[in-house]
Amino acid sequence: MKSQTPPSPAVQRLSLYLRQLEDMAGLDIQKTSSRQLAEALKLDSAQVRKDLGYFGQFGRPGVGYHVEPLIEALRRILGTDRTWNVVVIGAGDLGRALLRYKGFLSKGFELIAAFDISLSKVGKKAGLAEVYPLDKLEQIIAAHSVKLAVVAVPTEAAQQITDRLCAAGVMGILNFAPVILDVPDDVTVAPVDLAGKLEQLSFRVAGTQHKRSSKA
Amino acid sequence: MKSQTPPSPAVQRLSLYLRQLEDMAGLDIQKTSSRQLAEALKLDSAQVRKDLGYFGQFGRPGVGYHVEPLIEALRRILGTDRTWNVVVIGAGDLGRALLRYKGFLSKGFELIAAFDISLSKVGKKAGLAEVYPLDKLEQIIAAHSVKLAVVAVPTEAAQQITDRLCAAGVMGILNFAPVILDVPDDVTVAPVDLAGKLEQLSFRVAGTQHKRSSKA
DNA sequence: TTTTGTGAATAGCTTCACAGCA
DNA sequence: TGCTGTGAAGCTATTCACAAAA
Repeated sequence: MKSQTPPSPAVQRLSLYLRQLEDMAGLDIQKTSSRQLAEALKLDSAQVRKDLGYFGQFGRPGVGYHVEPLIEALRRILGTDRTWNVVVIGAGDLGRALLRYKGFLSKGFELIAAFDISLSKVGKKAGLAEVYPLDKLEQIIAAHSVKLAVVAVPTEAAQQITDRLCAAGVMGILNFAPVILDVPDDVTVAPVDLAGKLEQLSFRVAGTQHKRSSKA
Repeated sequence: MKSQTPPSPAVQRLSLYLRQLEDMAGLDIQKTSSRQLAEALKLDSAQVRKDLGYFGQFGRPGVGYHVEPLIEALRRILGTDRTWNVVVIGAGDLGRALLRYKGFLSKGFELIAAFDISLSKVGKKAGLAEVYPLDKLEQIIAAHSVKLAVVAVPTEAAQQITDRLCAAGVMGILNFAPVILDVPDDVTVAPVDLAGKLEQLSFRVAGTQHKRSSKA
């Protein structure tokens, strides 16, 4: 028996394994191997085995992994073997785009409501959800046991909304605002820094301007 | 003299330092310190100093860092001391939301055009850019020396579009499609895996369900 | 005194390499 | 033979701690 604490990069890769396995299941592939997963995801096969090893023993030597049982195990580990109710704060372009995105539901996330400070946006439907005024926030979070929220408001409003979300019981925040949010220790923030990602690309591309590809 | 290769987490944090410094400049703050930056970004002050140290000597002992010169230095390092022309592939909800987002321009990125396979979307304006048919892709990339692209198309189309982008000379791709893209060695992909980020939150929140906060 | 820049120490993550099971 | 699971090794990144500069 063992059971180290999983490195957080390993947890992040679990999502990739799950996605790849779901793709395989969709193609009626029933078994796979660490090598096959590693190739599809451009990782090392030892990494795949070690990552899975932090959470249990899912494979059989000489055989590999069975796709369906591994999918179920990973969903259980990630907590997506059930559906989470999610609220979106900010019904601007980005907020509405997220509400209309169909991909979250099959992954175990249902965007049940949006909130906006602008009354002109309130009452409209966006995707499957309705846009509510901000003062209904606490009420709807409580009524639907919402634990996850998406912050898609302007920078100036982000911290204030975050405080309300935390006070209302939200435990995980997907943050699109370009600011580091202050939250209690038991609340997790996942930042999505789009400008920052473009800057990374700019850095890489500017840094390789001198050499040119010599590939086939 | 030294000059190690910068760890890639250090490069990512450069974006955070730059953003924080820009905020400070906006508040007419002229000097700062590794401690102040670290506090705002919830990092260790030694980390800030070491990160900056990979790229040069920007501070003075006993004094700290001057905000404006450091902003300029970081922009030069990241390659955003000039403006990059960027194209967006896919003019669906997400693509259009990105095109309307005003924040990229001041960061050195101009979204100059969008492309979509659906002719019903072609010709419309989204943000400052127009939506073009896909067969104009190579022409516009060449005409505007486009090196960066955003992929916001359905999963099935992502690899195929990526191949065309790479062939056309694009060197950096911001990818919103939930798939690992195959690209030549000299092309960089920055993935944005929104479902994956929600899964991370789900994992953290499900894993801390048992203990409850004991904070004030 | 304050605060940088940086070697040295520590911690964290990945890859190797192989025993053991199928 | 093929493939997993996992200690051990190797590598990368963070934090410590202090000499030197202001």
